Amino acid sequence: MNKLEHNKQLKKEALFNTAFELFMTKGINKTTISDIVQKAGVAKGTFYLYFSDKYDVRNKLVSKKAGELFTKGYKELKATQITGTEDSVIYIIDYIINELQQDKALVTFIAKNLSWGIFRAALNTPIAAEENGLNFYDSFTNLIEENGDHFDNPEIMLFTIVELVGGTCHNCILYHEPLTMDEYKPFLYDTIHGIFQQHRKGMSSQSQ
Amino acid sequence: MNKLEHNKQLKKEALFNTAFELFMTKGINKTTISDIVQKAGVAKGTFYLYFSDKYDVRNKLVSKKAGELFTKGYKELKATQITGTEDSVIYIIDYIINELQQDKALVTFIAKNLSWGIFRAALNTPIAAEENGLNFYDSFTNLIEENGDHFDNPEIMLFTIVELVGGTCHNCILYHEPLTMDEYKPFLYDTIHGIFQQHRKGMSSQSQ
Amino acid sequence: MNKLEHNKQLKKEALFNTAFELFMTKGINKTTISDIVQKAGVAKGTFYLYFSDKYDVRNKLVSKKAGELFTKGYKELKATQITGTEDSVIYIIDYIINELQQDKALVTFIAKNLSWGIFRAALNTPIAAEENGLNFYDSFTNLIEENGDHFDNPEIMLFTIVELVGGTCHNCILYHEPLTMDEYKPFLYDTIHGIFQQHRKGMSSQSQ
Amino acid sequence: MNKLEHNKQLKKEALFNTAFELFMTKGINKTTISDIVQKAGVAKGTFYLYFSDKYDVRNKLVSKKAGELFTKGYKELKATQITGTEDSVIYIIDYIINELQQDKALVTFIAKNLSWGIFRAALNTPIAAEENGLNFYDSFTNLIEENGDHFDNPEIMLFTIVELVGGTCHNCILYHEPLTMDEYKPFLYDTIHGIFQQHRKGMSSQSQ
DNA sequence: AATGAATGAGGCTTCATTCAT
DNA sequence: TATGAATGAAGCCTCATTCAT
Repeated sequence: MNKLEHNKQLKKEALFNTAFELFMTKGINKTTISDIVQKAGVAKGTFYLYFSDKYDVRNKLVSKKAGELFTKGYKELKATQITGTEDSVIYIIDYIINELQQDKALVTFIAKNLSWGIFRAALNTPIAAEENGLNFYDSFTNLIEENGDHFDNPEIMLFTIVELVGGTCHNCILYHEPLTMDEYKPFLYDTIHGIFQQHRKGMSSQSQ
Repeated sequence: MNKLEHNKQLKKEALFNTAFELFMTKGINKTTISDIVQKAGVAKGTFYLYFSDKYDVRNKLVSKKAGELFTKGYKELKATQITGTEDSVIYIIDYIINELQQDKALVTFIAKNLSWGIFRAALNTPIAAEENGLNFYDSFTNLIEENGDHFDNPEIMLFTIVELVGGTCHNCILYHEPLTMDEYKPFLYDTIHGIFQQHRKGMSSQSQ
Repeated sequence: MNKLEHNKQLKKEALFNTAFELFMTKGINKTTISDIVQKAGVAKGTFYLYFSDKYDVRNKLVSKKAGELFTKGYKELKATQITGTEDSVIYIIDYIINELQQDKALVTFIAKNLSWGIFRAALNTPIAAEENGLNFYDSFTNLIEENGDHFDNPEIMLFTIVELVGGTCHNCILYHEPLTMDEYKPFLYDTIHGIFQQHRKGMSSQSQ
Repeated sequence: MNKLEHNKQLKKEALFNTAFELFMTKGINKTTISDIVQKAGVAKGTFYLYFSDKYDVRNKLVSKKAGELFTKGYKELKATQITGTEDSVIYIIDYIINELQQDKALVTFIAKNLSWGIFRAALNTPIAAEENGLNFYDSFTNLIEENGDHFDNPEIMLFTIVELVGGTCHNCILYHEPLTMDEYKPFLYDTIHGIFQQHRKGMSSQSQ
């Protein structure tokens, strides 16, 4: 029973991981369900016991992978002495960018499939078991409070930053256009500082 | 002769326009070449006389449509009294956003397929015949000069703005997440002003 | 289980036989995979479960059909009193020629697609289940030994005979050119006797 | 006019030669009419002014190429001191085999498409302009007479030799199966001598 | 729960042939 | 004569999905 339950989980995991691997190497469009089950070593029908189709797998993967990046970045941050909301956020961003630079396929995968909706789901994913179900968004809020900061619209600020980072990184990492990621970083972080400034000043007064 | 050449052009146009229409309504993945030729009223083989496959059509369309948006925005700007680099740029962005709000399919189409590479091609497309081959990037440079402005890295500034606008609009227009486009606009334009400031101050000193 | 496996075999057989029938009547070039599956009463995809393309079927068929001819000829021989290597070989050849005269399509099919490589594969095919896996080439060797014959290069002799018979029969049976099969037979068999003589004398001495 | 006529001939020649080149390199099945006209530098419609389809070109080519081989072999023979029917025939065969060994594509092309019918047409082609329209078959007959030889059925003898050589060479040159061409030559020529013997003795008595 | 043989709709692409110029 | 754009039938092959075991 336990073993059975365990076996079930194993198959699902195998499908999940194999799908990710193939999505990374061949792209989603060119990855077939046959490819996935064959590489995972399960029967075709089994796929349909766990997923409805390959886009189902994709969505779950995007969310998971984006969440993992944040989790890792957050853990790294905690291992440093860094304080201050801006520095912390930039530290995490920098960490994620460095990770992505080493995995171009992941950039495409996330960039092409990450909507703010899925993204927010990722932000709400518990960061790690040992953190008592703390998620990234909560920790972001904590960070602000700990540092005595105040932003009128922290979510909008985050949204702005995330979209800016996402779009620019995609181009710089994949195409080195208009400049390489390393060349662009100083400009990017400067722009992010500017966005923090903007939201500290309080946009709410003029937003209506 | 002339007639023959003209007829050829007509067929190509028909395919081009029909493909766009179908990409908008059904999406690229679900649009087949059969769909395109049938709706365009030409034979299947004719498609292959002008395009290598549907992705070929897509790339040409993305570039063309993005270029058209800028051209239209630029023309509208010229019909106003607006001066000043920032105001002009924001006017064009606002114009484009308004256009896109009325054509959600176009948002998806452009957002999913626009890399900075294709984008720059669009920027280099002549704005309009009557403007003597002036393209958007030139006119942007002119604008800066006319207003006695100076930016150390105008292209990087533009890149930053374009990616920011692209990513945020995509979410706001399509998903109203985390807020609607109209709600987000003030924040967006404020951020853009910030980016102008940043580049006016001169980032080049710290960019190495 | 058994039933499943059996069903699988049935489908494959159906495809195999149908393909042969169509190759015979329409020729390979004009036989389409659609034709085959339709006539065999299976789905198109099923074809690809068992064969990679129609040339795959062809190769397997040529080998099989050539093997069958030899097997039948050999069995007929065993039912006679004939002894002697030459007489036995000529008996089998005569039997095969008579068969082929009644199936011109088979002549074309085999003649156009039979290389010595495929042919040798056919010769190595077990003649019949009840013969304990004896194949034609073995039985040819046995025949020689039983009759106390000796040939320095039996394989080369066989090769020469087979190519001679193949080429001449093809023309005589299909085109009656330069004479009919029946007219040519005496010449052919005389030539074959000559080839036996040649190899009995021992060519190996002069072959270098 | 003359020029026009000449131009016409040029186009036809271009198509003819280009087709041959492509048949050799890509095979007939994979050579399209588009390929031919494109490489020949003429319009598609022009092809149909001179040939009915690609098989029309093929037949004309096979006959021409086979004829050329004989013509060249015959000319070479004339440049030697060789006399005697057998030696002469074997000289020509040896010459042709050597030529074919250097052009494997030509082996396939001729072997797959040469029926005795087309072949005889080739044999009847005038050997060379300067020989007063003498063709190979005539010269073969002359050869026999000059040497005071007598064969009851010279055509059948030639047929037997041609088919034997054709089939065996095909395998030996292309697949080196069951041995290489050079290894097989002594056996082949010995067999040919045997065939001459057979027909010298007079088969006619037993052929009815 | 797991299998994997079978399905067949539907996509892509090629290419011989025509015909108006 | 020569052209080459246009045709559209026809072939190949894939692959998501089902279902009997």
